[in-house]
Amino acid sequence: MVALVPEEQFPVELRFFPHDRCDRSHRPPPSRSAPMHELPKHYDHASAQARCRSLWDSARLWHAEPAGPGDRRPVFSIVIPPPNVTGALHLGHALNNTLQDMLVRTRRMQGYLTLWMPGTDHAGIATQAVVERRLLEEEKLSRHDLGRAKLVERIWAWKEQYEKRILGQLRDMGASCDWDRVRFTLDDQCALAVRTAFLKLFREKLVRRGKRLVNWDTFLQTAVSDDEVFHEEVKGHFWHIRYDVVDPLPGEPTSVTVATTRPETLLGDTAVAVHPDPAAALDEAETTLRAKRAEAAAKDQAGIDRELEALAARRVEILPGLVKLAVMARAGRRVRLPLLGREVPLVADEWAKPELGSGCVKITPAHDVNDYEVGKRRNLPMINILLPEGRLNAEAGPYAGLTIPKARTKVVADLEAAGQLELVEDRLIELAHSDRSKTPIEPYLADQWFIRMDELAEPALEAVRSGKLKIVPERYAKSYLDWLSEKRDWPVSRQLWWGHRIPIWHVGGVREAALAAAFAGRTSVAWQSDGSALDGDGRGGWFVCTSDEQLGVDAIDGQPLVQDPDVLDTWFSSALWPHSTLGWPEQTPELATFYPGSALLTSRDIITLWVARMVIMGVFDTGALPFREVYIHPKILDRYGETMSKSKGNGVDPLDVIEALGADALRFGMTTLATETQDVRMPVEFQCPACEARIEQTVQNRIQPRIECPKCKKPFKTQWAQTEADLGLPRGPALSERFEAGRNFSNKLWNATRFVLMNLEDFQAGDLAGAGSAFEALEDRWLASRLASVTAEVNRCTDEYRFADAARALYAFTWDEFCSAYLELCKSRLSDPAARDQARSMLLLALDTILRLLHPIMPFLTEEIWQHLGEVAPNRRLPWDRGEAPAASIMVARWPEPPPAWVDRRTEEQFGTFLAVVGAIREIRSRQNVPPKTKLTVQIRAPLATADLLAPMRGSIESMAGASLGTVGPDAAGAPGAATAAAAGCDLFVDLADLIDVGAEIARLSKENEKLAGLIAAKKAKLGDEKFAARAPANVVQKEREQLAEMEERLVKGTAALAELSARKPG
RNA sequence: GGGCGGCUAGCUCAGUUGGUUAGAGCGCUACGUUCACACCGUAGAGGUCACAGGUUCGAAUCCUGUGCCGCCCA
Repeated sequence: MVALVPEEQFPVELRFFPHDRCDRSHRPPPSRSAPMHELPKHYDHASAQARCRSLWDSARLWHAEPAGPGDRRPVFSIVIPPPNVTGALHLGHALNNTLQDMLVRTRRMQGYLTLWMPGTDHAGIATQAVVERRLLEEEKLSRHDLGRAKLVERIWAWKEQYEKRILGQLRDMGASCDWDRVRFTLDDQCALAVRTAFLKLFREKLVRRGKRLVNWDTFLQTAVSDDEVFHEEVKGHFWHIRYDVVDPLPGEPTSVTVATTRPETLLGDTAVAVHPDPAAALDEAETTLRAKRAEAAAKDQAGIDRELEALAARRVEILPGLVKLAVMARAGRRVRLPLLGREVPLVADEWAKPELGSGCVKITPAHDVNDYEVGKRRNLPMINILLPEGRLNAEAGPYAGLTIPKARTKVVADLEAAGQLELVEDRLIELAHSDRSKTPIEPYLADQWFIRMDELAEPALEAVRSGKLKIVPERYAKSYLDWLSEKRDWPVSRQLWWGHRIPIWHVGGVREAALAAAFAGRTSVAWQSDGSALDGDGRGGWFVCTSDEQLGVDAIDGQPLVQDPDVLDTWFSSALWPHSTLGWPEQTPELATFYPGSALLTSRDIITLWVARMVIMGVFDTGALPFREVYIHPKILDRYGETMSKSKGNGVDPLDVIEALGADALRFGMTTLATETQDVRMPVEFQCPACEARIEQTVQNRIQPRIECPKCKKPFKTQWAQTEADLGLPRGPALSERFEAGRNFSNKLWNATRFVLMNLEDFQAGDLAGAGSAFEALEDRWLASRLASVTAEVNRCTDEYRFADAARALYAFTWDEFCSAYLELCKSRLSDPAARDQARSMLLLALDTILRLLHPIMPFLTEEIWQHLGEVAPNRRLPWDRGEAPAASIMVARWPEPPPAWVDRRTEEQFGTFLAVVGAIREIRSRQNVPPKTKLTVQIRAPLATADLLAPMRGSIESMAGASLGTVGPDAAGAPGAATAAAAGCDLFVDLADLIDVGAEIARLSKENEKLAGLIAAKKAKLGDEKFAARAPANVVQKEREQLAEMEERLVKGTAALAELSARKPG
């Protein structure tokens, strides 16, 4: 192992996350004593990964210190989107972190002072729900049985376990985060930032208290956010209930009927609504329907006609009553609630739809989103009938204490008995369920803390509008701007125990002077009235906020201070992540150097939840944007277009890929996936553990506990295995063929290295291409030119977040140009003593450069090879190394900077001609089924200029095409009936004498001539079109003419060849 | 209901400002284990660029509409 630094300076110790995956132990790094030319035929990713990790870790090459005085390096700094400690990392994380690491490694090699801040997120409800569920399953305990402190303790234990696992996974992927700076959104440093930011908001009157309808999970007893709710159709009923009108006048309806799927909510009704102008509403509904009918397909018209008829019937049957009710509503009339006998007003509101049901609707503002809006518009009382655990409260009168299902049964029975129930319909109902507990959601009115967004959103909007903050791809800026422009207040209370406790205490019946006295001299405390009126003595209720961990005062004037039981929305601490991780509110050197960050890489589903809020809070806390650019990468879906998830069983575990194919294969696959599109599909396959056969993952087999391999007939288990019999089977990992290209590519480069190293024995490398005139051979000039072009291309792609393009460019260059062309050409040069050293030096230059360019994508493979190069050619000097020895680790090697003068268009063109000629000879061989070992004799008719170009490549053509060249020049000609091919303006003749399959050759030529004739006809038509000649740019017309001439010439030759062949054909 | 994206070879995806005889990887077919690599080499087959209109000398590319799939917000 290469010693990078004295051991005493950076003690080698596995201080980070020893591998926690007991089922997949990594082999210890074997010693590197074997001679270089005896490298194994396959790249061994497992041992290389172990070796590289310990090399990087022992020298802490990923670590960044704030800039010292005189440090003029540009800074590149990003924060990881902290993964949830809920569970292990999935493929989406693998993509996200691969791309970040690629950027970070590139910038580090380019000489930036580079920091990648790692860490994890406490993920509020998600984590608490997971731990609570386990508690219930394993110990049959609820969180209330355990109590707040004990539950939180359990969750911390969970966090420790998963944080370790997650960070271990990141390291397995090769992420070069600064592992000395790992943060957690709930650690002390982040907590201080959260309290400080909250106090600042509180002081600036940006925190307010208010009611809000929340999605209440009665099982977990917490509000859940909208994105933690899923909708599912369930069988239910539609109950039609009669409410009697209080003191009806003659001619007035004596009752109204309302329908509901939740009859127990009538206990919380505070009104019945009717449309203010039912006739107009019906007219509008009819207009809409007629418009729809006019555009509808014939098959849909009948259905619309039926709806129109029903509407017409309503005008007769229901409208008169509704019109009267609307008048009564305006007169302030009332109806009587069944069962409770409470009188509630009849109100006029557009929410009541005359075209639906009875045209009237009951209003339960505290338990329905739409009714809540009506309640706010009509100033209705809001009666909460629910206790947090899902039982009815005292407002429900005789039903108090019942659970919702029981209350529903009893309410229905009582309505029936009272004769108020008119009709019960069966119906499928879209019911909201909590994603966490899978139980139905109850809309529930609760006191919440909100953050006012109107002022806060403005700078965040401006940043994107003005271009100071760039979002890539640009289209995502729209959803960011749309969402922020609404400036909806942010509800930050969560009725959870796991999270940052809201730093607000409440105290009642206290004078402000008493508060001022109690907190005299404390700058970290602020208070404001709770909104209640002061009594005669100036006493009232107050909210007190502090950034200190505790308020430190139990009572004021004998009145106790009570802390808000809720915690903050997880996104609140996430919003501070870019600056809290660097030490804010302290003005640390880290903050000074690394904030604002350079970029943020994340996926689109959290643009609003997270990105927008980071911008808001970053600006609010520090006055500066948290980053300059946001790159949004695609989402990975399975072959059916579904998002991958463990609960569906359609995911791919990145560790499976790492184990089977290597971390570099995973990373290469991920990088080629990162195009500008919004989703990418990844077909998933199981791999049979016995025979390694691949079994396509389908909707059916992905939920089976065991699968039988169709090839070897042996069964294997999946993630669903439960029974002992299944659990005993070997596991079949889920992989995807999309990672194989990366594995194959690793091996290709590995073997190219073997070839180079084999030939490097006793080679004194020294300055490679340092003199400038070193590239004498055409292929050397060509390769140098390509190296320069490819480097420029990779740089461009990296700057523009075109990750896939960068990976593709490197893949194509390495495989097709370096391996297939250059390496092959070198084979003959290496046995020529005169050319040998030049070839070796060029091979070394190219391989070294490829390694560096590829390192950010495939760090392990390139490091492993780098170390081998370091042993065989420690004295090599690349032009951009400025005379220094190559770095001890490629991770900190200098990024290639080939001089632009290396780019040589003419040479690339010339080389292209050469490759085309080789290709044409191979084509003849292939279509004539000439065995590879049989030498072909080839005549090439070429213009003088081309012949001159080809002259130095004569030997190369012969060796690469397995041919011997005859005449090359304008006068070359083939024997009658020779096989022919055209390439790069040359005609090739291969006289195969009796070898030739004349019939096959005739068939091929006929087909090709036919195709040519077609193309020529099309071209002629185009050129004959006067409009084309007149309006197309001259260069385009010129190009078309040239193409036509070239095709015609080819056709003439082809026709002649065909005639000759036909004459030769026996019979 | 509003917004965004996708539809190109059997599969997964590229395709810059319109100038194309539409590309890659995998898969498929044929041939091949000469000495870096069968996780390989050489060659080949395979496409009405979802559909319908329009703009243009010229459209996979620009515009309008339709269909299907997906996501986000209500």
